[in-house]
Amino acid sequence: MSNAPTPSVPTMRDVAAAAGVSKALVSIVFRGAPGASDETRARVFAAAEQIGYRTNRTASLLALRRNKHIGLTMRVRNAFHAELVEGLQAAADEVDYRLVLGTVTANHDERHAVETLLEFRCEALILLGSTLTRAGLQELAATRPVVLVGRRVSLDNLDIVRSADDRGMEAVVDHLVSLGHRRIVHIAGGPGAIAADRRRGYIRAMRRHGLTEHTRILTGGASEADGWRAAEELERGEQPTAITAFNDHCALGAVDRLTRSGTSVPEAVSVTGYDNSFVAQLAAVDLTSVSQEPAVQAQWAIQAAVDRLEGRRTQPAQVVLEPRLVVRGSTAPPLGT
Amino acid sequence: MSNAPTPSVPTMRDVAAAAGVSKALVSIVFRGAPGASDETRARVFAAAEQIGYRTNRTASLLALRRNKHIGLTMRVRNAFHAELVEGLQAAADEVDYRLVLGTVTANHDERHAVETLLEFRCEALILLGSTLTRAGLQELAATRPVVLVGRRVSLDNLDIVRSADDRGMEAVVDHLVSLGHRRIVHIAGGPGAIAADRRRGYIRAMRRHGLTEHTRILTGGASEADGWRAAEELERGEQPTAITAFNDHCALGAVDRLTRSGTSVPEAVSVTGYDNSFVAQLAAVDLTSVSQEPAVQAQWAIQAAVDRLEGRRTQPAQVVLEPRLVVRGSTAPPLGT
DNA sequence: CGAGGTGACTAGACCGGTCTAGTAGACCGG
DNA sequence: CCGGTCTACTAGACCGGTCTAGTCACCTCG
Repeated sequence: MSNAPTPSVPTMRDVAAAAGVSKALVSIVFRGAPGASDETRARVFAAAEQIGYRTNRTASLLALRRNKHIGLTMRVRNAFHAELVEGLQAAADEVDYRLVLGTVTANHDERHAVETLLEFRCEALILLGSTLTRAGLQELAATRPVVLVGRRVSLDNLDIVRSADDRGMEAVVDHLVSLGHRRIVHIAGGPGAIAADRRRGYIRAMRRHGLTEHTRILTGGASEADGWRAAEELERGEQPTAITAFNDHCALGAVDRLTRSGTSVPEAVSVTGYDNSFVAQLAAVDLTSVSQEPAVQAQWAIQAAVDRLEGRRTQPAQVVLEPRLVVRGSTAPPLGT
Repeated sequence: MSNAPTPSVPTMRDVAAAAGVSKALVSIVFRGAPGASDETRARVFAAAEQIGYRTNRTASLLALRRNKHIGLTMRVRNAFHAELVEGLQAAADEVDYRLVLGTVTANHDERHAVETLLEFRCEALILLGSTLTRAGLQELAATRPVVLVGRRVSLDNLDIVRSADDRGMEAVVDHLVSLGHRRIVHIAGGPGAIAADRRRGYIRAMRRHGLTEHTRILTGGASEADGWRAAEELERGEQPTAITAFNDHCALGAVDRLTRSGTSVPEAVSVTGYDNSFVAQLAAVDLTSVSQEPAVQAQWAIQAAVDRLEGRRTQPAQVVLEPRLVVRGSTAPPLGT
């Protein structure tokens, strides 16, 4: 069986010899290309199995003149991005692509990260929550497939995957109203299309429920500190019975402030977040939130990039997912019901 | 200048032609290998610059019979791991290696993740907070370089990078004592070498300060829920003036519980975490903690793996870093001082 | 002056796949 | 019976680097 001194890993040549066919045929079989009989395929696979052959990706990529690298920019500190990456990684593995991470940090901005990814000759780019300018994106997308995750922008040469933020926030308001709330305020996320969408969803839902007069929007942001400040501001003026925050972090800051100043959640006031991040799920936090279905978004993003790369599509694609409300302990009926 | 219809990316052959030398010489120059005069090197680089040449990594790796992949297992939900990954990524780029991520999740355990990385033919493995058995590690390390980050284990065929957890916890106690605290309790992290080290550091420091009689250790864990439970237990019996928790998450859970039951931090009780994670740094949290210097650990881990791969070392290496205390607002002098 | 050494450089095999151009044989219709 | 088509298969060039085994000019020294 092993009379050859073969110390290294087996190659196609070895499989060919073992199966009594040519190297080219083994290649055909392993690529699933047409041009081999079923009988032969089985024999080749058996021989490969026998000697423990696995195709050498490097050699394959060289011959194909490709590298199957997908560049990915993300913020490490962003728990939602971390969750997306998990899904992206799995989806990329599935279709035999490699992810090259480009992390955006304080001293390494998005432009720089993208630059690095291009140095690596990434064939496509997936940008999580990009803040690049329209012009910058346009230019990038002219070179290679670009998929934007979680950002809305009207450009016709790139693909977009996001979830319907307006409808997500509407679902939150619907939930609160169904619990009996009427004085519901919104802590907004600042400028940016996503924050605008969530704000709009809030306004629309309030109107739909005939609560326009109770509509109240506070300046907030994406961080705990922003939520904290907004909650502080809330202490002046009429108290709401429920607060919808731009995201989980913001909600957490608000909860923190409220709790410390003696307002209990959810007894005195209900609070909701957005993103359904890890932190919202923690027992000690238990925050009602909205899931953006990161795994599904990841799946779509990879799909979009690969479809472009393999020429299965040339038209821009835009996928808008339906967000999912996740009810937890931070929301309850208002006092006196 | 461009009379050739060259539509594709330039190769070594093109550079060779442009510089009037052989392909082999260009290779020598780009690898920084000996065998070319300074004058020629300059000419080759100039020619390459001129035509925009970049070496094709795939071809290079094929010829070298390598892939320069380093496999990495991590927990996505772990903020400290996220921070480590950032550093690892940067360090790997620096030495021209690629990181292949294997995420450990609920339905994809560490064994499985490692399996996947091996499928990818990773040349070395870096395991963050591995929970594999000694036997499992031993077996893995017999095949290829393995670097353990943040786990202590006595095996002589792998490299270890960690920080001195005992001394980190000692620094915490020293800090609290210097503020005037004497009744200092510790919420432990459960079994495992790291938790044991931190516990030991606490005990040792307490003894050193002559506070052995105040030594008190509560059962805790690594999560918010664990900290919450421990704080709850604390409400029975004598109240301490300071609490040292196993890590930031655990500390957070404790703070949450304390605050909700009317005990203010840091006025009534000081609380410390460990890891100096993102969450500890948040304005709304502002937790005194201990940094494990993730960037430095990352640097060492990559170094260790690459040194092994490039044959610069065959003996096992163990790096123990000095942790760094980060004082924030969750610690203050005890009441009545 | 010739043997031997050294530094600069080159031709061409090689890494392990993919793929084009081609062969051999089976089948088929006229 | 013969040209044409189809299927199964193969030889060998090729991808873009690395590297071995050279060649050649020049220097050194007995």
